[in-house]
Amino acid sequence: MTETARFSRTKQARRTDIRRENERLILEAAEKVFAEAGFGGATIQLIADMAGLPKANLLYYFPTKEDLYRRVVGNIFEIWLQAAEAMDNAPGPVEGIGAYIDAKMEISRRHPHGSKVWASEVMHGAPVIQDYLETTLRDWTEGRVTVIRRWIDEGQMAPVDPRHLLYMLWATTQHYADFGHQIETLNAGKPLSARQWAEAKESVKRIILTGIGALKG
Amino acid sequence: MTETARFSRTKQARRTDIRRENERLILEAAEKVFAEAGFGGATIQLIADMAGLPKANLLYYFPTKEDLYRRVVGNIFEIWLQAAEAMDNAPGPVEGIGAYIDAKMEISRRHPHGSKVWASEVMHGAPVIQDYLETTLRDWTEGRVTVIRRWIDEGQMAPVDPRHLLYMLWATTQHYADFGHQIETLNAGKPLSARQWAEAKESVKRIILTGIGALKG
Amino acid sequence: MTETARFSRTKQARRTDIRRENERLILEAAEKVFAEAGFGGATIQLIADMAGLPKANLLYYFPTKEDLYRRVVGNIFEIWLQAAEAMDNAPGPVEGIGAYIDAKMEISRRHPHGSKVWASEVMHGAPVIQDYLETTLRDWTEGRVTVIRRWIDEGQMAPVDPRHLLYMLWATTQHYADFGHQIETLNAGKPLSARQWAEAKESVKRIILTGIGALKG
Amino acid sequence: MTETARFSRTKQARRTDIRRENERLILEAAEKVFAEAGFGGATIQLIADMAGLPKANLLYYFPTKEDLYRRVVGNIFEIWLQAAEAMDNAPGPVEGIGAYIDAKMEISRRHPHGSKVWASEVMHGAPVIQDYLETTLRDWTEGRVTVIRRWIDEGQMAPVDPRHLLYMLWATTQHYADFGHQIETLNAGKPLSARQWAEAKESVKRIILTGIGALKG
DNA sequence: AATGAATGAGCATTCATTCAT
DNA sequence: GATGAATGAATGCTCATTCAT
Repeated sequence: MTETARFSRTKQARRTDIRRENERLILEAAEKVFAEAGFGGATIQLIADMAGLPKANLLYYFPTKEDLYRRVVGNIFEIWLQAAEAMDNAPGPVEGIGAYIDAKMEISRRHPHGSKVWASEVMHGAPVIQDYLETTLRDWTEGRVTVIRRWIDEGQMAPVDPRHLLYMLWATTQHYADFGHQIETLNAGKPLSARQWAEAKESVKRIILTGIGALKG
Repeated sequence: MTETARFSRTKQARRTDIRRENERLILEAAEKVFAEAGFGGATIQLIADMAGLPKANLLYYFPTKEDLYRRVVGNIFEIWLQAAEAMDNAPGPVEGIGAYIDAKMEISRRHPHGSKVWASEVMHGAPVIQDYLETTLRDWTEGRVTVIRRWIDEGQMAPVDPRHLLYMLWATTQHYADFGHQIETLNAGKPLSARQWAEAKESVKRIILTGIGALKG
Repeated sequence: MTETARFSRTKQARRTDIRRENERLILEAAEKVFAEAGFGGATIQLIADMAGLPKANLLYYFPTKEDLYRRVVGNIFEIWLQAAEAMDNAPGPVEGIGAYIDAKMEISRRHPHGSKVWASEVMHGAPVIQDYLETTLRDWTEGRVTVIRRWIDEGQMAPVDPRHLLYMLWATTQHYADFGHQIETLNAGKPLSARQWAEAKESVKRIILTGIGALKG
Repeated sequence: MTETARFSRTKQARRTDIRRENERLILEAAEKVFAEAGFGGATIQLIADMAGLPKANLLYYFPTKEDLYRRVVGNIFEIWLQAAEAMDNAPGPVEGIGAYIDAKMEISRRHPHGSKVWASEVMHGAPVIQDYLETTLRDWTEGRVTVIRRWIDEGQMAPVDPRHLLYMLWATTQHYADFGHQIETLNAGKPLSARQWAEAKESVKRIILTGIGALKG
């Protein structure tokens, strides 16, 4: 490797670093703004201000508002899918569903904005992620339905409808992110403490796992 | 009463009728548009078109976009509160919570747009209904917490955290409205049938009531 | 007719007047700006300023820049077609072509902006009026070719190629509009006087009519 | 001369070559883009893409869009002036004007883009080449007027106004470039063939030379 | 009461140009 | 010398709201 080449590689690397860092700043700001104002109510100016970049620079990284939004929604979907793996390879519902609830609750806690963007996207008819819903999500759901059916057949849980159970899992865990403001207001205006988050997790797990007959109350 | 007065009263009445009818048309259209596009994405023109009125006429009834939005959100809150009454005066959780779930599921089915507007409002930090949350909703919640605590004390159900139980009730029932599009997509693209709605209700009730030890699995 | 109806008709009429007047103002300004700056270089703001209207009002009349441009180009085409009628029903080339040259020269004098917009449009590949070229203009051209052929057959003029003759007529007459600025510069910086316009017409007519053997030099 | 110096000279030469080649590529692309979109509609990005160079590199050679445009217009003016020489030193109008028409028609055929850029520049009021018009072009024109007057005095042609004759020559020959798209459309959508170009030249020459009494019809 | 016309304030996006290496 | 990155200054267009009748 020549000196020139080495220098060149360094320059390239530095550029990549800057790009990555700026993209991170933008995506973080965008997630927040899209969550708080919706797609239509969000403005590129606001996102740029929050990221500390000129508007035109933001548009240099993400050519259109929609491109940026797509990336934000895509990121959440990724995180969401990773959590889904918690359910696989578990011997039974207590471990599988328990771990899934834990993972989803943790996402609600760590990525409340992302969850809201996802909720908003679905509520508006999923204009951007309809294909995800019809492919990845549908496949994943069917896979999980099979697993749950097996647990039922094995007598590890009561014969509940697997789909409605999944909806309940999604609804309950995401509620802590999507309706976080309402929960906070009912919690004397304060965010849930670590202890309260732990209680929430336990409550959800106990009620659902007991409810499906996997835990003996 | 003179002829003129009588005629005048009649005209007055006709005017009131027209006003009421137009307001109904507008609110109906607005609920749909706000639900589908969010506050920021909704346009007065679109609402007016859907209501079949000129834009300027709509603004004659509701002077600003925010005024209209307030009324829409207020309407949903009303409906939501009525359903809450189902929980009162019940001898125990099976009847009380069961009836509440039934009522909330029915609202999700009959007023999916309203539920979405409510969700959207809360997700955006409740700029318009913050006072409702801090007064009416907080009071109602505390009342219900008391009722649930009594049932627990009476041994009618397991000692679950009443607040987390309420969140689960809200989350689960509203999910069928707010995430209706996702559910429909996972249901082969078709809306839930009457039978599927019934199954949903039963699933939710059985799991939760069993989960809190009110029903013996 | 009732008073109400009459009043209503009057109001309607007044509105129509305002609309017509504003459209006229806008189209006049637009023709000038499009001619002087081209489609890409023209700005709605400039046109609006020149018409003495707020930009948003202009866009109320013509929803897009392209719509406005289309109308401007369409107007010129109309005028151009009317002049073409001068050539019909003439007993021979001296009267027919002579009248056509007179008409086209007069258009160059009265509507120099329009001619430039047309020229610019054609130079840019006729993105907007390609259909006109392929239908109306093609048909008109073929009709005139037939007429010229007949005059040739009747011995009223020399056997020149009718198409190239038409191109020469268009080129020569429109040049006085399209290259008016160059002509003015070569005319000591002053616009052509009425006398000079008359000389131009006569020169063009004499050279062409003599050139095709219709006039005996 | 040291080794270093010799090496340096070679490197210098190579640089010059690259510079010349890149400038050529840019000017060629710019001529096309300016012709097709006008100054306002042209974008540096498009020119750079067409030249196969990064935008920033193009601006390294031509610091501003206007600089580049100036060079393009200047080039055309050069070509245009060269053709003008065809008219000098001819014994009479048949040779002089005939050769001029041939030369200008050939330019229209070989450099249609350049002709359009020139036309566009003049139509927009010659913001860039006004000084050329007032010096070089005015002088050249007066020289040619003198020549034509002499031919008239010598009885070699009819007493036509020399200026209007020149305008006709310019108009007619440049029309084949500037309105090439229209001509192509009227030619069944196909570019003029070599034969048709020859016919065009002959038609123009015969009509004009006959028209001014230089050729006996 | 009702509504066509009008408009100020913004918005997403474009683009020539500058910066930094 | 060459070029990715960055940006100020528009630009076309939208939209809630106001005006005038």
